[in-house]
Amino acid sequence: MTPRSGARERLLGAAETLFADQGAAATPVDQVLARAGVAPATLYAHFGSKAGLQAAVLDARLARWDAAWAAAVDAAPDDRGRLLAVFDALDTFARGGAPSRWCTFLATAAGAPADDATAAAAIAADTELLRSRLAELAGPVAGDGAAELAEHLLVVVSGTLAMRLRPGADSAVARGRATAEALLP
Amino acid sequence: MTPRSGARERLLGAAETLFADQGAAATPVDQVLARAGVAPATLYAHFGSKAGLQAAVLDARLARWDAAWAAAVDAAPDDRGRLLAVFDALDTFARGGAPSRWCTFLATAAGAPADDATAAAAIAADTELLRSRLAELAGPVAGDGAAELAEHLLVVVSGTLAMRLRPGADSAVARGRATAEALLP
DNA sequence: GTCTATACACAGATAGAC
DNA sequence: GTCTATCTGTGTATAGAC
Repeated sequence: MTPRSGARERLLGAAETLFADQGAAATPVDQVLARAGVAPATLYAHFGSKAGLQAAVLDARLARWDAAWAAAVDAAPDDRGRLLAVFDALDTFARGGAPSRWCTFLATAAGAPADDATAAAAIAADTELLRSRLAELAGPVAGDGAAELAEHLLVVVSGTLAMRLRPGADSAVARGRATAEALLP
Repeated sequence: MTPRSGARERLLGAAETLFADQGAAATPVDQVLARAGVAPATLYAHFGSKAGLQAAVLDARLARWDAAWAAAVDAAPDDRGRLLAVFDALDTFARGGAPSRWCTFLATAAGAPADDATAAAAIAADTELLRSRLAELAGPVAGDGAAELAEHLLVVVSGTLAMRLRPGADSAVARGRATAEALLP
């Protein structure tokens, strides 16, 4: 909340941008340090390791995604719009906050070994947020079928994110939304 | 085709398994060499670099995926089954051929910089295969709506693969198939 | 808390003999 | 074509002064 409070905030900001842009594994610590204007020892004093920094970045990012999605839901005019607002949020999140090529959490899971605890916790938290909020928003739209519809939409949202890795990434969200609409009752 | 023909084949086999399992970026060359029982210079004589080996692995893998999917289509009893056979193939491909955590081609795209030519070519080839064959198989099922249905299924297949990175990976294919079925006319 | 300078490990790739 | 041995760059992390 404090825009320029110190080395810690600058490190988090620099790391979020660079990790999202190039992937955490492909981003050397030196690059984060240079962008933040901070010395190596300062990073290790605050976060202990590169993995610790990465975990802190993921925490911050999930909170921002949560807020951006909630705002998109609030801005929607009706029940159907609220359920589809996740696509509005996908569209605006990259612009408004942190740039990302596809999805920070899936990318973390994809780039880490299957048994990495930090990555597993991050993807689990993201998945739980998606699943629970989609189920909640599906209620007014699908009634008894809400849970099933939410599961389908989780697949479609994940697919929309993955489509950003394929050619035609720019239209991924629009196509994902069209698929979601075809699933609504 | 020849099970044990030489260092080149052993290198390809070892690399395909290890890359699929841990990700290419996270797999040291030394590990491939150890598994293949080959000396470093031999790898570089055949493939020029780690990237060259990676490209050769991707080529081989796309050919095998193509064949596995075609076989699943042939085994299906009717038009609807042929269109959904992609999920059968996803299920069996990992068991029968090369293990993979989610999808070799998406993983390559996710792990490489956005402007990496090798990765872009690999994901483009995979996407083109998916898109064209889904459109072809959708014809008898959806008629005029075949192109649109194929686009939706491409999102769902990509989502199914991405779901393998989330908790509950074991049921990803079953859930993806259910979503696909909900989209069929 | 923050800096400069450096230790330590490992990865990718090559030289040259057989 | 394949081997043994090795070079070189780079990356993470730390020691010790301010």
